[in-house]
Amino acid sequence: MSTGINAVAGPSSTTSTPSPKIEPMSPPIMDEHGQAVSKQGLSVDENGEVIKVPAFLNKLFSMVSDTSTDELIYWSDSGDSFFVPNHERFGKELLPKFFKHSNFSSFVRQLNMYGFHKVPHLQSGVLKNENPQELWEFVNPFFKRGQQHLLSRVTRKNNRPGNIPMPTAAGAAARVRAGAGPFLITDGTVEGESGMLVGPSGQQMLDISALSSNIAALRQTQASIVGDLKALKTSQEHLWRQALESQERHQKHQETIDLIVTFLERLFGTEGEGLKGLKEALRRGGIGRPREDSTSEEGVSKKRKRLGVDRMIGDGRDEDEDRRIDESGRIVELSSDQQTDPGQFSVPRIARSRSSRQSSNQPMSTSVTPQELWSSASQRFTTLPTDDEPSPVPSTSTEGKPKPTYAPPNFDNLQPHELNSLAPYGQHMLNPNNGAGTPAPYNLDPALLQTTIGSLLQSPAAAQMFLNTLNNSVQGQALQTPTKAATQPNNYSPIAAQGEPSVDPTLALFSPLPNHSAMMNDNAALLKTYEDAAAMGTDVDKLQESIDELVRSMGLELPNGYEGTGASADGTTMSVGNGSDHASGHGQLGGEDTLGDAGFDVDEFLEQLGKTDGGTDGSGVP
Amino acid sequence: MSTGINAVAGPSSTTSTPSPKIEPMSPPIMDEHGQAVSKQGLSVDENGEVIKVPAFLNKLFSMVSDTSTDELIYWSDSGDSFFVPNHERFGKELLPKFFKHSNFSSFVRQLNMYGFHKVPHLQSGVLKNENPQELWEFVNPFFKRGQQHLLSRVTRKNNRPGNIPMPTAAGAAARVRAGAGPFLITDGTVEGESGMLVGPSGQQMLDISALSSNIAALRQTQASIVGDLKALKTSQEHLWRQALESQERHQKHQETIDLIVTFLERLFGTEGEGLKGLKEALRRGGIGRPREDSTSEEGVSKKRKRLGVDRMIGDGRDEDEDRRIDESGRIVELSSDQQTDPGQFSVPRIARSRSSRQSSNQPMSTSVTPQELWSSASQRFTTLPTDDEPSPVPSTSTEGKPKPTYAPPNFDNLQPHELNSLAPYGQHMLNPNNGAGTPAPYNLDPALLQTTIGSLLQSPAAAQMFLNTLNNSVQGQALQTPTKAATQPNNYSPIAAQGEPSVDPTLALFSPLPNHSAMMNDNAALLKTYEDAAAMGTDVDKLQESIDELVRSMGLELPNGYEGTGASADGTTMSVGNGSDHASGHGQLGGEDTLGDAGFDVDEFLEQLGKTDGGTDGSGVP
DNA sequence: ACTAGTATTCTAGAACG
DNA sequence: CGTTCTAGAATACTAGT
Repeated sequence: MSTGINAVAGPSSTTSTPSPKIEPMSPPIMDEHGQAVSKQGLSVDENGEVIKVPAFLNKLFSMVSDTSTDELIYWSDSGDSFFVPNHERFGKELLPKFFKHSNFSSFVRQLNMYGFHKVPHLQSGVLKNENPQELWEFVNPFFKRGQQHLLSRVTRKNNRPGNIPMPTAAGAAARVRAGAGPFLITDGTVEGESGMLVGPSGQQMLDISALSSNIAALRQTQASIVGDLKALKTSQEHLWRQALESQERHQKHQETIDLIVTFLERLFGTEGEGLKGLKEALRRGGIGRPREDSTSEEGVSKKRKRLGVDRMIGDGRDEDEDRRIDESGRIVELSSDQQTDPGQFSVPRIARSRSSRQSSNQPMSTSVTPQELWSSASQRFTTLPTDDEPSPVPSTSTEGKPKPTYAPPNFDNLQPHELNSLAPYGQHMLNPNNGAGTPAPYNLDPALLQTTIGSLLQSPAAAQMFLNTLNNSVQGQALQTPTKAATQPNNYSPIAAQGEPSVDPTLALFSPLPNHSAMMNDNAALLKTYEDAAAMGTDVDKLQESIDELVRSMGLELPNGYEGTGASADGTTMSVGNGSDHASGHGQLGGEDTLGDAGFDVDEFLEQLGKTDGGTDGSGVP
Repeated sequence: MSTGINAVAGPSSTTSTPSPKIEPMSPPIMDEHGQAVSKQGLSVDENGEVIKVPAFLNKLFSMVSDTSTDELIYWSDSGDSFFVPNHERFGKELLPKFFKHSNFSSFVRQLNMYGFHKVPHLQSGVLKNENPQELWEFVNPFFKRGQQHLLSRVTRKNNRPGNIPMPTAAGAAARVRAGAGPFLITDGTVEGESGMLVGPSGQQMLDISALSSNIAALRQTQASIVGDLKALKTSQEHLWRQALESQERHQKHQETIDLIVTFLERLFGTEGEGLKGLKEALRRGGIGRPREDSTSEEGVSKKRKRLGVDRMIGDGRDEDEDRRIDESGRIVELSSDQQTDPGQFSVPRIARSRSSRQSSNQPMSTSVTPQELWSSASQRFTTLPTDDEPSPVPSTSTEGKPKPTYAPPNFDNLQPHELNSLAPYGQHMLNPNNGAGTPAPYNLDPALLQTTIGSLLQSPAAAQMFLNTLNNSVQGQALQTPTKAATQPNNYSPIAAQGEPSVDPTLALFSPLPNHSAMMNDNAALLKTYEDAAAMGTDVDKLQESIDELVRSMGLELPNGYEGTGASADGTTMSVGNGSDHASGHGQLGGEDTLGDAGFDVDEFLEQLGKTDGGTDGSGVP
């Protein structure tokens, strides 16, 4: 043994080719776990036994890990697999440095021999770009970045000379895999060296093998789902937060506008008729902008005749009643738009934390708050709000500061665009022809108006004059400040209704926005999904147990490493033995995102979900 | 048969790729022996019988015979074999013109399938030139230059019909050898030629039962998950939409408010203390905060003195004051939170397009773009945006109207929040000096004013005009209208300005609100999850199959009511008759959608997703 | 040298579309 | 029948003793 061990990393010794770029990575490669990895080509297993790791594996590991060759072969982000972006170049440039050949296919054969599987890549389905973008990815449950010690677990499929050329077991497993999802990893262990699943009949073997690999597949899928859900959860939270903010902001705006209007009213006298128009326009959402807000209008927008606004203004002038109607009408329209929307979002809005009650954390009491929901959802998810895990309830304020959860709107957010968004608007205004350009039915000289206004704006005195005139001209009756005076109109949202001190109803009208129920639904859905996933964990466990029992009862020995399927990437073993069902215990999913997607161990998984990140394997879901 | 015969020579019909160089050789190919070679794809054997020649052979023959491609593939001197001097180029340049792929290995597989053999090349034995000069040569006794008629003699090695179709009981039994391998369990109980572990013990039965019930549980859970995900998806969409709407609305408000403020400023002159107060008050109330970046502001904001207007407002509306201030501080925090936030999940795998070589397509290399993500995620879900399946990027419009989706560039990382601090909003607008700010008092003729106002109040249109003009004046200098503004001729009213698809990509840039990338990620995540679920369906099916096989091979009777052949995942129900414990009782499908709680049909599911591709498994499908 | 595990090459099996 | 991924099989190589 002293002599012969191939240099682990580096061009094969036989190849005289000097390796310009690639240097043996003796230094670089380290066992992260501090496990005994004596030296290249050797590894020490749990029992302290020295195990020879086939040269191929070491070479492969070296190649993949060597960052200088990342152009040709590199680890996946998760570290669970590796990529070969260009097999041709890889074959021609890198292979010969490590092997005696330069055939990619030979390389692949070896990979398969060692239980690696290709991960199918679906070529981005859409455009078939000129460049088919080949990308080979291979995965093996025991081949992970930084886990060199796992290499000893990667076994080569031997052609058991003495063994029956059973095209079964392995084949079966493989076959099964084919059908499974993209990431299924055949258990490298099952068909491992010594203790095969040698059954009394090949058939049994096949079956068991298939079963276990199926289970592995299930686990994998499950893990994947959990990861996805997590991601979903996270983004859901974001959405949530945004919605809340948005709503808040919206409300503020609403209030502001109302405020302004009120102010103006007071300023000009309550009954300024002309003001009505302005007010309306303002309320509409921008003097310059069509109130029609985007959503429903678009189709019509083009042909939108100024009627809408004009008329409104005009109407307002005519009758008071209308005005009211007007306003509410407007609102209605708006909301109706919303309703038109695929349903939901009626208004269950968040009660704005207007009330002082903030005392308790519950921002919005009566109704199920997102937080509540969430927390319930995460129940067993032990410690939820962890450092990296965003608190389920996107409290607006991350800080511990006990603030009213609904942090106020930050208007900062809106800034960036103005330029863009105003663009069309601005143009308008700049366009001299705007007003005049249109066939003006009324006789108002645009130029005149311009001048007038110009003056107006230039001189305080003029302004005063203007105001006075305006005042005189207009004789309206008192106008109530629309704002809070209004009565509670609707409450589609029972939730909101019951809850908080009444929020300005008008506001409610205006903000058909984020509706709680929908969000809650989301969260509920999420929760449920999580539970499901957890339950599935249980299922799998049970299944595993069943199978184990079956195997035992059949008098078969548990194949070596049978249980393995990734069972112990980090040493933990699956305790399949006991007949007990830890069923109830599971079900926590939790908050970590460190789930690796390769060899997936249910127990481990559950643990992780539980909270403690047992995962040493750096394969976190990225 | 009439339909299907592929053109003999020339690119495969399926390949739409025009073949620049290679022209069908219909004319060139002639049977030298004058034998009847009716036409492409057909050949007549000695007995005058018409024989179909597999497309592969014809294509191969064409390729080899075409002298224009001799660079890539050509006949040997003797005409008994052919060479491929450079399989890389051959694969990349020629294969795709004839086949649906460009993998040399697939080509080789076909060759082997048709009985071609590679002729080993001894590489001139001596110098191992830098360039190993690969040279692949294949031979087939019936594949000779000019002897197209011989093609019919080249037979494809078929899967022996009568042979091992299934590794099932029968096959397995047959395969079982008496003197099995090393690990044969000889210790009684088991093994008969029937090869079954017939457990009279009943234990087996139990196990099987447990297995099946477990599987049932799995299925149930799975179905449940799918349902949940669907629900999630739906609500996610809603959220999305709302967020967008909200955003727009918000923006409009913002503009409105700014406009008002500006107006007032001008109206009262910039100096007006009262105005300042108002402004501040307004701002605080939720009007855009001073664009100055929030940060610097907040401290100051506190010490604002409330003056004139402020007070006035206060009168009008009592309550809120304190609160506002309070909150304003918070806002800031909020935004920072966002940034701090663990960001949306990083996306799962997907190869990062690391290599540089990817010369062409890779849009944005290093980082995973949403698009990429999406596309990869959607792998097999070829046609994504379908009727019920919202396009990954939900358009703002609720309607089906095709608007410009946000296909836009990578806003990914562009956290809207971050931008917030920049770009002072409404800076110009608020800037008193902006407009015609110079102190150039006009002379305002009272009469004129009177008239003007009169008109104003008389006509809605006039009012509108007034507003426009006002805006115009206020606005001061021109704001560049970006893109469409220029083209938009009409604009009778500023309102209409928006005209276009309400959603302007530009919005995306600043949208403080819904974070697009996050959403995209959401969707990607969702999609992936769906896939997982689907995969799991497959897994379960396979598992079921395995178990079925096991059961059969064991010669056990199917446990009570155990019928499930996983094979028919679709229609069949998994009626696990036994009173199995559905473990955690979780599994109720939340009365969701159309998913039956029984077996989950992957295909169906996928269809529902809007996808036609029924592929149950993702294995390589271009 | 003999043996056993490994490497490389060529061909075949299976699954799936 | 075609394409893909994986396995079988033959042969060659290498190390250990």
